[in-house]
Amino acid sequence: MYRTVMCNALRKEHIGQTVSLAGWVDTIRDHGGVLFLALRDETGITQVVFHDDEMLKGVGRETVISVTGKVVERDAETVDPKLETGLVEVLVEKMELLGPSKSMLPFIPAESLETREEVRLKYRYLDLRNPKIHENIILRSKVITFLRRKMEELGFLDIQTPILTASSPEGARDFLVPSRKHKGKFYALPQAPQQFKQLLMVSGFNKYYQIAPCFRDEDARQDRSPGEFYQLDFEMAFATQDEVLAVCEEVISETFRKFKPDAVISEAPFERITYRDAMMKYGSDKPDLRNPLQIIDLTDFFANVDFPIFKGKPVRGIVANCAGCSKKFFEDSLKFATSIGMKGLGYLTAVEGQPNFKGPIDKFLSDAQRDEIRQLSGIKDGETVFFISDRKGIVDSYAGQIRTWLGERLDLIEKNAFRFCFVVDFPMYEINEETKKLDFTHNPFSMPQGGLEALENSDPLEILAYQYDLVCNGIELASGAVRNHSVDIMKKAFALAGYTEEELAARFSALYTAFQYGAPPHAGMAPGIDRMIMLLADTETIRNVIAFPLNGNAQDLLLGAPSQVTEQQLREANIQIREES
RNA sequence: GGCCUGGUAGUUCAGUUGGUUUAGAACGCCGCCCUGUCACGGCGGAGGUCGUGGGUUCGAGUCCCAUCCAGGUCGCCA
Repeated sequence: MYRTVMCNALRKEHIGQTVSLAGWVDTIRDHGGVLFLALRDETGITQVVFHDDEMLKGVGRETVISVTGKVVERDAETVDPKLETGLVEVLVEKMELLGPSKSMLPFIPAESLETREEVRLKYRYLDLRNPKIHENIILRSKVITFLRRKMEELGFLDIQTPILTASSPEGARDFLVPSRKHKGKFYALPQAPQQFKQLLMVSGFNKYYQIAPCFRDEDARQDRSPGEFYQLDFEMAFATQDEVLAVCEEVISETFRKFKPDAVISEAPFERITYRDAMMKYGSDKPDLRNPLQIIDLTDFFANVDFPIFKGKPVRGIVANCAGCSKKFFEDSLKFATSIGMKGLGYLTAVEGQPNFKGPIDKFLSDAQRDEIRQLSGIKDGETVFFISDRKGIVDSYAGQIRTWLGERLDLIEKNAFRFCFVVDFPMYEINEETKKLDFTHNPFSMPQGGLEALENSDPLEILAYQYDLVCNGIELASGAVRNHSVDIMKKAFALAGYTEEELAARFSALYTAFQYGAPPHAGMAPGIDRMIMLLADTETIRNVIAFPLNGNAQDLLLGAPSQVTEQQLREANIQIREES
C-alpha cells in the first residue's frame, strides 16, 4: 500500500493516527535540523515534517514519494490557514522514493500559466499538475458526466458512430486515412456524425446522442482547436424545431446553473432572434447580448440628407453614452474603424439645450432632420450616435465590430453573466460572389421553410431554412437544423444549387437511398463541448480545457505528431511522397 | 496563404540613438549555514551560439536582407 489517506484528508480528528501519504513534492523548506515538505496530490497539500535531512537525499521538487508517520497537531502560531489540512502535519518516520525528478524543471507547475505555450505543451504532464489547469480537466469530466446523465434522463440513447468513414460534405477539409486493402482509396475522419445520426433516425431510433469527436482540417483560433473537437451531438425523430430548442435550453441552462451557481444566466426560454434581426441589431449572427448597445437602421433617413458619403448606401447608427469621453476616445474610435477597413466613422453628440449636434455631420442636417434623428435614435443629451456606412454585405459586420468596440471600451459588457439566445431562420441559400451561383448557406441537409412549395415559387434568396444556432456571450455554442427527409424536396433543393439528381444520388447516396424506405421527420443539434467548458472554466484559450491539445499549428508537441513514417508503412498504405522542387 | 507581435540563462523578462573591458535582473538550479517554516531566510556559485544564415560597419543583442519558430488575427471553418 502506497497510502492510507489522500493529501487533503487530514483534520484535527486524525491527530495521533499513523498514516501513509503519497504524492509530489511541492516545496521543501530546509531549516537545518528540521525540514518541512509540502506533499501534493490531486486533492490538495499536506505538510510533512522531517528531522533527518539524510532521509531526503535525492528528493527535490516534483519528486514522487510516499511517507508514513504520525499525525500531530500544529501549535496555534504555526497553523497554515491557506491549507485545508493546515491544523495538522505528519511527523515522518519512513519515506520511500517512488519517482525521482530531474532537479532542473522546464517550469514549476504552479507557474505554468506564465510560461510559453510551446514549452507547456511539450511538458504537458507538468502543466497539468498546475491546480488550475488540472481543475479544468476535472471540470470537463464532471460536465460531460452531467450531460450524459441529463441526456439519458431525457430518453436519449448513446450510440457510437464510425471514426473511419467516408469523406462527408460538411464543407470543411477532411482528414484522410489511406486504405491498405484498397489501393488509392481513403477513409475520412468524420467532420460530424451528421449522416449517421440521420440514418439512425431512419433506423427507428427515437432519440440519439453522443459525445462525438469531430475532425476538421482547418486552422486554429482562440476558441477553435485545430483538427479535433467534441460535440454533444443529438437528434430526435418526429421532432419540430421548437422541441429540439426546448431540449437544448433545458440541458444547457441546467448545466450552466449547476457549474456556475453564482452567475447570471438567461432564463429559459432563451430569446429567439432571426438571422436577419441579428445582423441588423447586433451586426453579427452570434450576438453578445451582454452588450446593451443596439444598432439601428438609418438608411432611409440618410437617403434624404444631402451628405454625399452616405448617399445611396446603407447606414447604421449606434447610440452610446460617451459623456466624459476624451478627445482621445473619438480618435481611438476612428483608429479602430480604419483598422478594420472602414473609411471613417461619423458621429453626432447631443448637447443639452442646443438644437445643433456636435460633430462633423451636423452641418449637413436641417432642423427638421435634427428632430427626426433625435426621434429615430432616441438619443438623449450627452449621448453620441455613431454612423457606420458602407456597401451592403459589409456594413452590418462593421457596425457589429463598432458595437463590440464601444461596449468594451465603455465598459458596458455585463460581468459574470451568460446571455443565451437562439439565432433562427438562417437563409437557405446565398450567392457565391465568385461563381454568381446559389450555394447552401449552411449545410444542404436542412429543411427549407415552406417545403417544396417555397422552393418552386419563391426567390431562392428569400427562402429560410429551419436552421438554428445557440449563441452565448458572442460565442457560437451549438448549431442544428430540422433535416430535409424528403427526397422530392431534396432533389429540388439541390437542383437550385446546380446539382443534378445523379450528383445528389452519388454524393449523398446513403441518405438519398435511405429516405426512399420510410424516413421520419427529424431534427437535431450539436453543442460544442470544448467551448462550453471554456465558458464554464472562465479561461481564455480552448487549449486550457483539453488535456492534450494540438498547438495552433496542429502539432502534438508531446508525442510529436504529425510525424514521418517508415518506407514500409508508406508502401502498405500505397502512398508515395511527392518531392517538392 | 496574408497581416500584426514576438524569439536574449531552465523560466519570465530588461538591455537607450550601434560603442562601459566579462550581456544583466528575478525566479529556478548547485554548495554551505540555519530546529517551526509555509512563496522560509542568509552567504556563495554555476548557467548564454542573444532563433538561424548572410550583409552593412572600425565595432551588431541593437541596423538591413533572407529564413525558421511561436502567439494573435484575417482567409478558412458550424
